[in-house]
Amino acid sequence: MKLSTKGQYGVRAMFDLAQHFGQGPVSLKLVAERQDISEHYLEQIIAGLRKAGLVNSIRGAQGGYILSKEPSAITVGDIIRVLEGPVAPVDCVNEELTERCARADQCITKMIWAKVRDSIEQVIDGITLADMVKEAEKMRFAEGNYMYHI
Amino acid sequence: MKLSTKGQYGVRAMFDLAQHFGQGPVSLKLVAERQDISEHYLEQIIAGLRKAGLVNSIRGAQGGYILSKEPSAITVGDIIRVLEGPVAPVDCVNEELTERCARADQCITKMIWAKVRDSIEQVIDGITLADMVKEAEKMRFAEGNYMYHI
DNA sequence: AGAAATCCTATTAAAATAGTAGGATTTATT
DNA sequence: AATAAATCCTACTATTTTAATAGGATTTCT
Repeated sequence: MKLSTKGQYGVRAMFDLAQHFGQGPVSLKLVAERQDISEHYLEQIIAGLRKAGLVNSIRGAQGGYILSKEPSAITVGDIIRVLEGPVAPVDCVNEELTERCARADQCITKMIWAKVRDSIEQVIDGITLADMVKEAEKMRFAEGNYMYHI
Repeated sequence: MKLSTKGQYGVRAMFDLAQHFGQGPVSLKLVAERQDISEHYLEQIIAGLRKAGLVNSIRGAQGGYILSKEPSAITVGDIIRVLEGPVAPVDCVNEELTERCARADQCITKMIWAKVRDSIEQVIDGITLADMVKEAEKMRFAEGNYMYHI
């Protein structure tokens, strides 16, 4: 029940792009530095996100990546599905596969995996990049870095 | 975000033992046949469950395995934690590790993984083997029609 | 022209997965 | 006592996945 680094890094990279949304393209070099991820590896990860239409790229010097939609329109679930495939703890509750399970008693366990899947989806589809940015702001505020003492 | 076959098979095997709870030891051969799992592989899986104290074994002819507790006292979460390790989509929310993440902005993503973890735990810790047996009974009564996928 | 960037394909080392293989030991039954 | 049925145990292995690395080709700003 682990998320691979691909999914983790992907969410962090997209979060980084969200934090700089509206400031023009962000180079992978910067993202990789800030998020402490191998730039070359991140390239592969973002390639998937680009092909899925979640980010746009601008080539050449001063180029980089920009979210294709507003941060409020991209959920963590969107990112994870691109990088990790459909959310499904086991294949028999994978909605993209249509194979049928032959075994009746298996349906009992299947019900469980469906519930697990649904609960995961409810969490990751309910959190947008905008939520994350907002949360990060809140944390910075709570830390006192941006606060005047009374 | 996949459960390995170990976890899947383990839950199915324990469900099988629960269905025959009170009827003496059940041999792995039977479980493996009924659940369509390699007997040899199942051996390894149940060894873990035995060492964790979830099942008791009786050696020799007519031996087999018995749940160490009532089906109502064993949850799906108990089984999965033994076979798959602690529920944690990423290590930074693994409660058995005590390493700290150095990066502040990572805490935002960490919060997400913690929510995912909690929602998974809520599901799997809330379902006992007794619940599964009961559900299976219900389905058998609602019989006649093929069991369809949820 | 040169630098900064994305884009692309291939390779690889390590780990995890999903079993197999082959026997040693224990115990009920005959 | 012999046999068969079962658990127990260690090791091996093939395949796949993971997490990168390598090495360029291409595009575009300055």
